[in-house]
Amino acid sequence: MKKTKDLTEKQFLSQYNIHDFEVPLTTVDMAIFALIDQKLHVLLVQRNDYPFKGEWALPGGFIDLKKDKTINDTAHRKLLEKTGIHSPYMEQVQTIGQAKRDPRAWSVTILYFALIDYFTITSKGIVPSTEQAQWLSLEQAQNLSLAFDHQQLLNLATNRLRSKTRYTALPISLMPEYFTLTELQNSFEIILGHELDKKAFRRRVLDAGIIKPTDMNKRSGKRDAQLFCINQIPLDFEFPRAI
Amino acid sequence: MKKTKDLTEKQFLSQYNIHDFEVPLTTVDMAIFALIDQKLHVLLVQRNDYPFKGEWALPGGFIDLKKDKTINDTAHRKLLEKTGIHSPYMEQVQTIGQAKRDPRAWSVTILYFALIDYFTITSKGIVPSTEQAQWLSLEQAQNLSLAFDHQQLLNLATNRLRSKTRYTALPISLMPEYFTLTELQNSFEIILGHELDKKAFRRRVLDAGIIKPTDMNKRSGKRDAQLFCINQIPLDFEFPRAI
DNA sequence: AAATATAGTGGCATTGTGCCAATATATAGT
DNA sequence: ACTATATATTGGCACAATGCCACTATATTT
Repeated sequence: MKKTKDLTEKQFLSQYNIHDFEVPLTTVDMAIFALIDQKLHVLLVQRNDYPFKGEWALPGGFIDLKKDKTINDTAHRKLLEKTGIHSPYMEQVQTIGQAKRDPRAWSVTILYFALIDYFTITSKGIVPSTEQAQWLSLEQAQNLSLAFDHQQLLNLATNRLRSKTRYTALPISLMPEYFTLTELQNSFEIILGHELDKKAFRRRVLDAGIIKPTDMNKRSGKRDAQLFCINQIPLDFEFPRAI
Repeated sequence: MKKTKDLTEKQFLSQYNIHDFEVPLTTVDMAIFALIDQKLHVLLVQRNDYPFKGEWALPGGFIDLKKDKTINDTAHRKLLEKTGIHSPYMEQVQTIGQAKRDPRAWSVTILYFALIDYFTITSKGIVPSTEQAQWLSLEQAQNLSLAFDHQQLLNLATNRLRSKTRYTALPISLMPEYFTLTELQNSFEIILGHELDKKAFRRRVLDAGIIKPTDMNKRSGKRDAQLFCINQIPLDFEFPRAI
């Protein structure tokens, strides 16, 4: 390659070959969360190929330079492949790049997490994939030995979810279309790992206007409970104080 | 490349060539902030090479697969090259990956921001670099046309800084070793873009225990002011409420 | 009709911040 | 030395959001 100072930009670009330099592998990995049986679950796959063939891992893979215009596209594509869901709540967590995290090469992965309502995908039926995908409770997943550094990635995603649950309305994305306040509070409690005061919780979410009441009730054995649904709120909504 | 199912992991790895797949370019870019003359400044460089030769850009560049063990190493290396500082406050902001952000190829950049005290580097003297580096006020920088999508990156970094200044003690990293409470409040005000109440600010930072008093005073023309210094605080410290 | 379980509310305490004014201490001018 | 002035520092109450806990309401079960 000639010295760039002797070239025009056009000449430079025509001669540029990215293989002239060593570049890292770049992937996208996802922690997809859902609530199943009153527990936080995460979707894992069993790897079809080396490295870590047969081991459990977060779903993910390479950016498809043809199909994907952005890395968000990559993340959405992966999510669609595994769950059949187009537009869940999704957020970039962090990017990990290390020389030795992948035995093949210097490797960078962009970690996302997504929150979905489990029943919207069971009603659609999970789209089958080449890899065996399975929902595992967070507890189970954390006691497994995951591929690559995915144990660490899962922890990063879980911590982000727990942390933001303290001052945002994130868990709403794990709820079905209609839900009761007790059910919503339950979701917060499951994620946070401790109980919340009923009165304070209701005041908080109702005063914030993040959900709106419907005229429907849910009969659940004992006294009926009013059903609520999500209100249109800004994506960056935050409560004035953390729980 | 053979089907992996016929190979052992060792055979697979020995045959694996990352050039068999198209991979994106991967870079690290940095927004390095400092306070100069009561204004927030950012360090920009003039690019030596195509693309965008001669234009202003955030400092950054490719991961050096030989030197860098992690992308944080890459970020630290870039910062050291430009400022001579080893361990400032530094934080990953976001990763942007788009097909067209770089005319050469599909490109991913991991954006960091760093906060430094301007006088610690002027006292050391900025290490000269191959590229022309210069401190510009944020206002100046935002009125320039920056290379690539660096205008957007700068905005992302600035927004993160402003946002976290509302509920963390980030601006402390912009202060010299010893400082007065008024000086610290000033830094917060400059970043936030509006004035704060003196009493409330002092109560907030003192009750939080993020700084500690010294027995030294600063004489500044009128009444002396007590000097404070940074206290050891957890990296993830947050105030219970935002300003 | 009473027991029970779950839904939903009343009301005060506590905490952290907003607001504004008062007090304290250095310098500068006379 | 005395006063004006600017900046540092503190006092004190209002306000907003949450913690706490007991109380009321309504459905099912017995």
